[in-house]
Amino acid sequence: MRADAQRNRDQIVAAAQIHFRESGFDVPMEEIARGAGVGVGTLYRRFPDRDSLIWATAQAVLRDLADMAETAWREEPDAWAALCRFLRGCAERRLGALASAIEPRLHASIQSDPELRSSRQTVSDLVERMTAAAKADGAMRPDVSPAEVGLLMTVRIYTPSDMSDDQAMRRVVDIVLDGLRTGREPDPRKATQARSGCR
Amino acid sequence: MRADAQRNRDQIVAAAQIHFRESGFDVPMEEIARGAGVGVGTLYRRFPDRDSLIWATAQAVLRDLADMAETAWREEPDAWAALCRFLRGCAERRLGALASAIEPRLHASIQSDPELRSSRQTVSDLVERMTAAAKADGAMRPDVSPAEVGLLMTVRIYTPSDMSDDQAMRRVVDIVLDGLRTGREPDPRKATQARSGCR
Amino acid sequence: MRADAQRNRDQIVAAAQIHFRESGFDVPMEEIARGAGVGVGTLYRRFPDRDSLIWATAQAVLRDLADMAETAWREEPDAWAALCRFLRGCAERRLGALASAIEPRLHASIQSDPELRSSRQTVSDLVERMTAAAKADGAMRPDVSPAEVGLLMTVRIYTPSDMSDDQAMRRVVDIVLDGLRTGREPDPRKATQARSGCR
Amino acid sequence: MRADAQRNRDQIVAAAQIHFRESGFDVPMEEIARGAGVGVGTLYRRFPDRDSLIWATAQAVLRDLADMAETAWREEPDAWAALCRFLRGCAERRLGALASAIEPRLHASIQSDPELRSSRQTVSDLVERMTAAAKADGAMRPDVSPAEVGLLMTVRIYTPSDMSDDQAMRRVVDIVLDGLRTGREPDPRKATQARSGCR
DNA sequence: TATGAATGAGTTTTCATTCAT
DNA sequence: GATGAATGAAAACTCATTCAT
Repeated sequence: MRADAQRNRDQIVAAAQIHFRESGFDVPMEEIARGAGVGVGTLYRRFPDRDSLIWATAQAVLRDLADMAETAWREEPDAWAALCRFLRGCAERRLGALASAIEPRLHASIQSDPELRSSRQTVSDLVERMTAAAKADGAMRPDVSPAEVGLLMTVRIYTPSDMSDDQAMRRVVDIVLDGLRTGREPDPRKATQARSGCR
Repeated sequence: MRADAQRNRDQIVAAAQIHFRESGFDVPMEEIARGAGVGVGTLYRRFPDRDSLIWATAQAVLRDLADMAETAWREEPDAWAALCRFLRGCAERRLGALASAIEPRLHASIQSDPELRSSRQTVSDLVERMTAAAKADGAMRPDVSPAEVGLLMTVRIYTPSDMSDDQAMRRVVDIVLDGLRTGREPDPRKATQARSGCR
Repeated sequence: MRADAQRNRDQIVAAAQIHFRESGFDVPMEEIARGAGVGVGTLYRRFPDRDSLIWATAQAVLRDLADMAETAWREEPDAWAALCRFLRGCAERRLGALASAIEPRLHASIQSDPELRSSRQTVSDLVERMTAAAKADGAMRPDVSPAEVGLLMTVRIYTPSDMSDDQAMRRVVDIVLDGLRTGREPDPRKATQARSGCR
Repeated sequence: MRADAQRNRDQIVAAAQIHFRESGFDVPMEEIARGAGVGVGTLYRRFPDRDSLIWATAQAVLRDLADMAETAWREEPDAWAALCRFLRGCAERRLGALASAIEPRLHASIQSDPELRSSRQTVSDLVERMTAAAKADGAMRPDVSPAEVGLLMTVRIYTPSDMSDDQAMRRVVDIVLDGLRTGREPDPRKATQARSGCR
């Protein structure tokens, strides 16, 4: 039954991630439970209160984020491309919404949790490395600090209903990335993918 | 006695704006009433339910936003400068937070309210005008649409506790504005105001 | 409406006293509210949680107990008679049940609350005075300390269903009082009232 | 494997006795199971519901009580001494707490269970015999009925935290026993054991 | 057979909204 | 008109009991 339990736990965290994103961190626990296909009791067995569930969600997201940063750094041909991929990944994950929601609730424990600490460290190390390398390559403006890149990781926008949230985020991140680059193509072609082609 | 009533109303809207910003749109009505120095009963006399209070808040903010846009357009020496001032004003007002919170609740009525409609129209007209003029002036990249500027109006970030929220927002908007500009200074000097100096 | 509210508050405390006595300190809050003829919300407005209601009950009981002790001391012809009346009053109020229930929950705050402190002081002063005087009169055994009388204040028993709880308590207290007296009637007549005639 | 099962059962009843005494009869089943070193499932295999566990606890206590009464009657030199020992034994076992808790829950079945019936019978027979003999010996007041002794079996008190529960109970029982005796030493010496020395 | 995971009914608690004063 | 008390529906949370492993 260990296998079952683990599967349930995973489903709960997955459902929580979805519901938190869709309906905010105040969604009824029962809805999350329903989304995970379990009873409330099961949810509460694993996560004694709402905060601990938010916590688990945050861990999952941060872990995933750290992975993503490492992959980007490893796979992309240069630092600037890695940074682009990383910031787009942050946007896709709606990092800003998560961070804003978590901070006021879990302030105290955020610093102390070793798991979280480690993921954060990984991420901030890589941001620093990517930033430095991209500047050294001459691809990125030298007057933007890693702390500022940290801010950009959490950019959010309001998406009007006649647009897809993902698409809107992508456009905004592209503009932001353009704000970070040094050169500017002599003839910037129209369109998202053109503008954000990282090299 | 009419004066009293009006003063109450204004205090309530002011308190609501503060509380909505600080604690989200789910803050207990009683807290808002306390913040306004009135009883809940009085609050409900003016605003029959939470939505109508959010509504009033939105109107106030939008009206203020439209004023701000007009002033920028009127007072700034060129379109690009006006656009900069306008987007910075949006950021200062945390427009993104307001919009995100209002939309899901008031979706239906948002289109129909004439007051809101008018402010929205003013704003979007001015955005279009500023964008077109800035492009014509050669100050702004031609491949960014007014709709994209609309997205940028609602940019939000998560501010870590070791930084002022206002300062962080300013930095991010500066980077965004840099993403919108055509030329890039050959030697961008360090510092926020230098980078984003609108001219 | 202050009058209404006060009446409601009193009714709630009264209902709580009854329900706590009848069904223990775990009775559903809703039942207490129903007993008081109010909604749960009203109950929670006055008493934010169960403990604060228990607390209020304890205050009421202790205040009443202090009054009772003072009345006994003032009205009875001698100290022994006052002590008898006092201990019977404690038994009638089921002081033991109350004390046992309150202690584990409210341990911390019990010492600090000034209201409670004052009633306790009144009671323990009077117990000491009654004990000393009754011994001086030769009515009470000299080898029983005030602290031991304090224990006797909280005597409880289990009453089988074929007997009235009050009657059973009275019999037991009579026996206890006999254990405290010095002399013994040469010819103790049968029956409760005979045995416990205080002089 | 039968031995295992029996050991489990015994551990559960033992743990139940402890937890019921410490935390009342509402203590979570899981806690009892943990105290017994088994899973809840095992507990429920032996005792289909909470009542049946209370039941088993009651049986164990009553059996033990009957043994104790018989031993006292057999070993003590006279009836009064036996009664003293018996009532002290009841106090030590906190019979009052057990009885109060069991009665409201198991009312219906209490009369019918043959095992319980038999222990009860043994006890009440012995109480009657001890009472009659002690009166005949002139050691006990003739105006106290066996039913009243039955009440005294369940005496409980609230023990303030600066005193041992056992010690407090002993003092109270001593006073009660003094209330039952005929003669009174002309010069009652101080101290618990002196006062209650049964002979 | 032992285990502990899952379930869901029952309680507690909160708060938007109504209403008596 | 203002006030804050009352209400009750909704959400959080607990735990007895069942059941899959």
